[in-house]
Amino acid sequence: MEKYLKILREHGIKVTPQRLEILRFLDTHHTHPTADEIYHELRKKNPALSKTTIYNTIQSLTDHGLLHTLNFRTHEARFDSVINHHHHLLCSECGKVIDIEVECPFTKEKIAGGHRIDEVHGYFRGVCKDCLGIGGK
Amino acid sequence: MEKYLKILREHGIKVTPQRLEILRFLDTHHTHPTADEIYHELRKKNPALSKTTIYNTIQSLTDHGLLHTLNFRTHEARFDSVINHHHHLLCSECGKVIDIEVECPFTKEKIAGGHRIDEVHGYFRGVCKDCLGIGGK
DNA sequence: ACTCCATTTTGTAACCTTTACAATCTGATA
DNA sequence: TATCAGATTGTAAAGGTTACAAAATGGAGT
Repeated sequence: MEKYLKILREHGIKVTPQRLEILRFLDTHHTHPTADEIYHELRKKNPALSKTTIYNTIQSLTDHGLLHTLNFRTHEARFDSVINHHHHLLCSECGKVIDIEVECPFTKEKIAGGHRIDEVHGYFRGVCKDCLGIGGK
Repeated sequence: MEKYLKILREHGIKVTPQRLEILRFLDTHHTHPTADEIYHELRKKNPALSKTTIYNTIQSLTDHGLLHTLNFRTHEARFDSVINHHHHLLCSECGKVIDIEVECPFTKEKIAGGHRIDEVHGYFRGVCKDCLGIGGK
């Protein structure tokens, strides 16, 4: 509680119970949830929660650099509160999104082909370690 | 004309005027268009064209490995018929999507962190060369 | 603690891209 | 040329996100 309250205050975001819960959920569940998943999970404890609040808070956290959006599929945004740089793997077997800590040369380059690079997003598709271990080879 | 007819036949895709036009458009416009952009452009010459045909053809070309989908923003798929590997830059000034030919280490690795990598997608956000030249520094 | 006000939350409806579906049409083969 | 599986079309539905207005609430100042 204290931790998330501090984060919001440090970024000049007005503190509300909804924002605290959303921030806590994102920080304790690194599953790259969709807005809908966050909504349904938090609604268990707060049935009055509105989906608009989810989106508003996501926007607010994003504006303050506390949240990244992952667009794997066209209709489905996923959110990631781990803001240090890493790539992501979408497992085609289990559908999970998995963090991959990598040495990517582009995170250090600021220019590529004459263009200025501000953000680097690496998305992989494949099969995760767990799914490889169970059925595959 | 001959070129696109040949491509379709080689991939066992039934040849129709709509598919030929869509394939030609994608091959001659490397602007990473949305489905809507393809639709409105081709409708100028064929007012009877249906948007469903655009999506059906996109699906068909994708299934045969002739087309890649780019998901920069939620709700906005862009399509790329250049299937050799390259990364993309979304310019935050002009909004254009620009191809970046890069030496990416992950295109050669098949395993990362124990996970199997099948596809690599590199998305950058930044400011393109042209926009840097005009206003920026 | 109380008041006030800007901000936030809520609920509903609108928005937009994509998909589903059924009827019509058409390309390729015989 | 006849046939039929597959393609195209138009409409409607689906699904995630956004817009909006009314009600509520957090935080500063008293």
